[in-house]
Amino acid sequence: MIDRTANLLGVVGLAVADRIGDAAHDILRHGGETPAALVVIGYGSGPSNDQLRRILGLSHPGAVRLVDRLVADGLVERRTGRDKRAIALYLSDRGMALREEVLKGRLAAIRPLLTPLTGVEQETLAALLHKMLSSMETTATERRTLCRLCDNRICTNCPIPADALAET
Amino acid sequence: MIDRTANLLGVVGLAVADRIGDAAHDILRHGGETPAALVVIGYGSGPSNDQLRRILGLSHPGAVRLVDRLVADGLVERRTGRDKRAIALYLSDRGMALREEVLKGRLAAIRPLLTPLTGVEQETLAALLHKMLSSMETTATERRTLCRLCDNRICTNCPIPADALAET
DNA sequence: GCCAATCATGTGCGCTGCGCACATATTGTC
DNA sequence: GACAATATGTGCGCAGCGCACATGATTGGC
Repeated sequence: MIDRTANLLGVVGLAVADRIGDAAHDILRHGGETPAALVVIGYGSGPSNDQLRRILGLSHPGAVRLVDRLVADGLVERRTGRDKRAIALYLSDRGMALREEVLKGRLAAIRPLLTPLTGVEQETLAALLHKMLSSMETTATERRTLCRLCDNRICTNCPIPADALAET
Repeated sequence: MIDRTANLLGVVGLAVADRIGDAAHDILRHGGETPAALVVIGYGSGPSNDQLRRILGLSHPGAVRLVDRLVADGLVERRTGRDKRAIALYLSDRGMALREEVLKGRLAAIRPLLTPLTGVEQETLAALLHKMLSSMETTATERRTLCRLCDNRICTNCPIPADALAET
């Protein structure tokens, strides 16, 4: 019986991920972890390459090339970090604007799936999802990974509050 | 308020898709739409390249190369379809076995997310997901796309019953 | 019956996104 | 001051996929 629920969740999860990915790609003209990188960097804490890499679940060179693409597009700047070896990543104005579009596009992509539900049903669903997320045993980095596309202005009462920057 | 629910659904959807993708990749050593192709072909109706392509949302050459990989791995056979121009795709015994592993791995990847919920909560969640899916306006092909990783032995009372083979 | 339009598959070529192995520069440790 | 640890960047290659094109099979119009 749990497996019937799991199967349904698999379908909806796949549908959600497909729609988010399509929407982000239409906006950024890049796929993979690129939209997530834009969101993560956009929090403004000036993450290093290595911190970004861990949150996105990429190899180190993969993150370097990803940032290369964002810099080439004029969306991200590499500034010097506190160490002279480390860098600090920040969004340009255009990067900020595109990040907004990505976040809006993500919500717009998911919203149609929820409109068939009544307000009460939406509340019930939110409570169940909240419980599922808050029950997960996660490290700080894993939380950042889960929330790598979140709009933190929308996510009030976040079930898995992550530190401003995952330390691991 | 709907957007808070949408954001939570986005997180869970992303988590579900990540876990499914990782599990399938560990088993097949291939990513992208390859696991879905194995599941779709495994229904045994002998789909053509073109039918497969539409269900997976790939370009025609993309589907050809995908099948090339599966044939090279000994998982899929290309047989002659009813037309001499069309082909009919079938799984080999190894392909069937790996398909089973993919389906089991998918459910195993999702299940941990549900275990924090009580039985009643799982039923409630299933009912909400069911309503969301059954309310979607979809063509036959879109239904096949949504269910491209489903285990149809588990999915009793399917909210979006698709024909044996999408016709479009 | 024949030819054009259509259908279905396959190929050449290149791109995006990514990982492995390696190189380089900076920092902390003793 | 020597040396491990840290952090970034590079050469190289691979997986997955799309565009443009080519080829063979089928159907419809006349």
